[in-house]
Amino acid sequence: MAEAVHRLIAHDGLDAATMAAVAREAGFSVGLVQHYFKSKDELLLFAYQRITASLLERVATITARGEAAGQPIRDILLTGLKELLPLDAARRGEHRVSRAFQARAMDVPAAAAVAEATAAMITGKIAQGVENGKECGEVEPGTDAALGAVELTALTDGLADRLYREPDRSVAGRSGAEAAEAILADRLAALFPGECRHYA
Amino acid sequence: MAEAVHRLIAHDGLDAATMAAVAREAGFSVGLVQHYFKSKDELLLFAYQRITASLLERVATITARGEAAGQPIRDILLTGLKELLPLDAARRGEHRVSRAFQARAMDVPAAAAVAEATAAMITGKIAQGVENGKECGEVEPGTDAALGAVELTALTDGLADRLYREPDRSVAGRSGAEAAEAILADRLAALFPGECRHYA
DNA sequence: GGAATAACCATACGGCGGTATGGCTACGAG
DNA sequence: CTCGTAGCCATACCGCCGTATGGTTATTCC
Repeated sequence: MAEAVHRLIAHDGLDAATMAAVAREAGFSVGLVQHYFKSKDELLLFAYQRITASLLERVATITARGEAAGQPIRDILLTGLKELLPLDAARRGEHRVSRAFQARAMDVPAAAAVAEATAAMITGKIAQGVENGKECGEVEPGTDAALGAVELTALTDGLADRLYREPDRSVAGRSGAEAAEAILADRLAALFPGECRHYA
Repeated sequence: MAEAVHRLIAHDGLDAATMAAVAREAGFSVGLVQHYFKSKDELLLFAYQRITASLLERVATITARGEAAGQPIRDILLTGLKELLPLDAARRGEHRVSRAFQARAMDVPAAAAVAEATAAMITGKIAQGVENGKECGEVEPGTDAALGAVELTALTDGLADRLYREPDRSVAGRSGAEAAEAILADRLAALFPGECRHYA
């Protein structure tokens, strides 16, 4: 059902996610949807939680793979952040859903809590990466991890918005996607100027 | 009327901006609203345009003042970008309205056009500032103005979101607002490392 | 086996939102 | 003067949406 919600929002916006539409899309009756969710709010909140959870999980898998391969933290973070950009149809849909819920979060406290928790999760992971970078030598000791993490998440968020809005607008010769990646890579390089001692 | 729409959205979200509510808030009858706007879409689009226009105008005024005072471009841009952050109640309301419409822009092409034009305006102004900075010596000649402008707008956007979401979350000892300003100032300082020749 | 609980459905209901309709005043142009 | 147009209003209409209701079929547990 949550997937039906996802599909509907990704395709026609939040307003298209009506009870009847969700039931139809999922192949169930309206009554069944009601059987599992007391109210529409509950359904939407559940769907939101599921979607963000699956996003976070996907990123976690990717970063875990990077760690296992012994990549520099800088590269792992870049891959993880790039995953958050709407670079293909699936992620464009995801971005649309995510933004729809973030807008909704401005009116619905429960949704705001999910949004906040998700954001905290991401910045937390990044800050952890920076701290780890200090220990292994990729990051200068004096670097403020929390501040850097906030900057990176904000930057990624903003780039994602722009990429969604104008996927084909090129910047300085580069495609939009390339420009976004270049900007992220540049900032990460600035934040992680060193090499990890373990592979020196 | 557009102001009524603004107030309603800022206070209770986009869904609260119904024809009846707008009429009531503006002190008119529903019929009058219909008299001026053929449809609700038209009303909302008009309100969106007005709101973004007034925002851009406000920023233009501020930057013009900075120019008149002979401030370095770096400082002018910082002031301008800070104006885009939801740092007080009024701007929090504005941000809410703006985000509501941006979400709507994902479904309504006309709204998307407004959003795109606004974004283009802002990045354009910043890119212009960077170019000017090259001429006056604040910016290194090799700097890519377009890329820097995209980065700054994306960063500001993301910081605005975060600031709205968690206005009281402090970062590394700083308040959220201070952290956002510090991040912006830092990036601007990196992009505009030099001093303007005219005041050397 | 049978009762209780869960899965599942069709449909009715009440409300509300956007739009349509018809009418009333005022006023400036011809 | 009067006619047309703009400003303005109350209300009716219709459709849609969330939810409530009452029921039927499975499943599970004593």
